[in-house]
Amino acid sequence: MLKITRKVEYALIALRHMQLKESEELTSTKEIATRYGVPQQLLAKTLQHMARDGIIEAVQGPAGGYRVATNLDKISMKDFFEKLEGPLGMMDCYFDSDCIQIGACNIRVPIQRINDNMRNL
Amino acid sequence: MLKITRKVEYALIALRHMQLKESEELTSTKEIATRYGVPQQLLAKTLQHMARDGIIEAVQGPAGGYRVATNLDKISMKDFFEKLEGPLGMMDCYFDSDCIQIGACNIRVPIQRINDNMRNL
DNA sequence: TCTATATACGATAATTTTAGTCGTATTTAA
DNA sequence: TTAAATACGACTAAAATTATCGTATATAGA
Repeated sequence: MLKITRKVEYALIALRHMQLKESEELTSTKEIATRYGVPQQLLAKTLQHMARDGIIEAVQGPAGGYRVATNLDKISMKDFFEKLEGPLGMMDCYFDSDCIQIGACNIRVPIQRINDNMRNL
Repeated sequence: MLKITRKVEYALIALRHMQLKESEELTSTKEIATRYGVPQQLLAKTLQHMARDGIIEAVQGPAGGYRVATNLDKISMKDFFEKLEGPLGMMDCYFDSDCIQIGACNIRVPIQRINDNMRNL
């Protein structure tokens, strides 16, 4: 349920690698893939996805690559995960509310799904 | 990555159903399964698991069933998920720390895995 | 004591999701 | 013009989740 997927892992590896460089410097997919032993094609997709979502910036052509977006500090972990994996669903509870005790659980999304289930009988 | 599994959904459905009753009253697997259109055998396993973990109490034999544990209010959401799904892994970050910004991410587990990756080159 | 009904649980099959690959197009510096 | 990089849809493989099957155990009630 709450596992870290490869997509996220590779994204974090790439981000960390790029953050160790000068902010304007570019990093290619190949560089990261060979450096960390990660499948290049899959990493490429993830980086492309991140570029589309503004987490990193892409520069095409030879000597091109990626660099971290200048506004990275403004992106929350929640947004980061949602950009990579889609809506968090019930985990919104942890980001949006203070619900901690299962005994007093007032989670909205699951309750909604449960209600849907009951309606669909 | 952060989805709610059926196991958890069924657990929440069952818990909610039982909480609507008197605290001593028993509920059978069949009752919940037919009421909410949920696969009985799978629900049974989930309830058995919850009983083993002290989330609910089991009474065997005919006219048996389950009831919510009296100490349910003391079980945190984190424990609830971990009991059902095993260790949360990186999501511990959200429970244990105040890390919110990806730009300043200091997540322990992924970093550890990244470091493992680098070591294994 | 016998029977019916309930929980307990390991093994296995079906389904869905995730991970990874392939082929091709586009961009652009040299 | 070429080579090296990103961009991206379609497909295959692997893993995890979901569901089912078969059987054992417990126990209330006839």
